[in-house]
Amino acid sequence: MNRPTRRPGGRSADVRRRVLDAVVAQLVDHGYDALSIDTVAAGCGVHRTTVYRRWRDVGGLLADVLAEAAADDWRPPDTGTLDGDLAALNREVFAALTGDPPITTALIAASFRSTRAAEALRAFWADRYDRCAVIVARAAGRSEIPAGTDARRLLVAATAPLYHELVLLRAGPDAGLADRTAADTAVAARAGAFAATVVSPDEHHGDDRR
Amino acid sequence: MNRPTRRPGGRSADVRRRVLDAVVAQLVDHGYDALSIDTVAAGCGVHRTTVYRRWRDVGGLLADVLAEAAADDWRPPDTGTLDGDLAALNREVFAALTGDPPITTALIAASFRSTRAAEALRAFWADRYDRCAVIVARAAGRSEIPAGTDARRLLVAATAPLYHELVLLRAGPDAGLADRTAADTAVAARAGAFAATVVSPDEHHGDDRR
DNA sequence: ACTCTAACGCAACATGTGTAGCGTTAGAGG
DNA sequence: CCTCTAACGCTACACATGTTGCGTTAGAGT
Repeated sequence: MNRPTRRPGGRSADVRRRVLDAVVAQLVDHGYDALSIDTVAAGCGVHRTTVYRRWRDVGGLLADVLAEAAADDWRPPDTGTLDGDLAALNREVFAALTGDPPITTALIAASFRSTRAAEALRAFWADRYDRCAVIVARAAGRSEIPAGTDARRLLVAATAPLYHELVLLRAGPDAGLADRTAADTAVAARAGAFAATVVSPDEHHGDDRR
Repeated sequence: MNRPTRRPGGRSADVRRRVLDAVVAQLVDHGYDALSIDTVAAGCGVHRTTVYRRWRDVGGLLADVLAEAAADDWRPPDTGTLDGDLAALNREVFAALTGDPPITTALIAASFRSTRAAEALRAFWADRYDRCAVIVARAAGRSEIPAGTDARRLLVAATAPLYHELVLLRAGPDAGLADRTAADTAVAARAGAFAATVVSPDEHHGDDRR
């Protein structure tokens, strides 16, 4: 993600730590609107030009923060039922999207200004959805849903309404939203929705970007 | 939406027309990134200061454009079946989100920079979803789906995956996406998802924010 | 036709954002 | 310990963005 540091020793690493910490601190304390290269640099004693050179813009900073956040050991919830798993997952998404300070929303906003932030966020979500595929596999293993159910399609159906309502439609946070959407999706899956169209036994996620 | 013009006559109206036309022209010709107060003003012979005073920022300009666009006579498709209506609707959404120039995406991006654009977009979508409620009503009238199906919830379920995949996840435009999502949603609705829950006013699960 | 003033045009200013040149410093490699 | 240079700090600049004060103009009201 970040430019390969040819000299990763003490100083450069220290600068990176201080800058990224300052980004999060700034985000938490003063919100996204107050986030700029200058405020971050001033907030951690690193010079403006250094930050500009290494991260280029605010999107670059958030992309780096996101790249760090993506390398965690998060695993999807395992409650024993599809309904339970989706509901628990959706509650996490809901919490992230309505949390204060709105870090997730800030990252989404940044992704519209910086292609680097956009790519980092895309990669982050791709990884998360891949990890969540086991939820669908487990449900199929328990014969809750038909075999051959398209995991990604089901997971997007379960989570997309949350993003849509909270981020794009900007509806007020409705406490039941996460659970309702999860339940609707589970009903759909049991009724045979999200059936993978037969292409070939070994599915490859061919992702052509325009 | 826009500030009430105390003097709506010839000159002010003419300025507004020229500015809004220039916004669309700029958007079509050079894309969203090239859209700024200065380029718009220069592109239509109106002075910078005038545009700044009346619209404040780019978000204000797009909000005004959007307010005009919302006052049209658009009606949701009527194909005779729920599947057909949702598929036709989703194809429209798909076309809007993948269209070039990416006007819709530009408006969404602007909504993260300007509260006025955000509010205009929210109002626009609220109106569109209201108009689409007849799709659900017709389906219920034909007994395709249970009476008491929550129209908005169904419509969001049908369209949200498109916005999620194309706008947030930035997946490549998949030709079958619109139809598949519409079909999945129709299956869900027939299976009894989106049932409006009769909820007592004081039933809220404490939303857990971390 | 006359008046009054909202809205406009203009110049000058203030600030925010990003870049370029150049000397300095610290850490990687011997 | 010594050298070499990537990365840093600093100054100065270039440009974009947004504001202020003031004179001018056109159209709404009578």
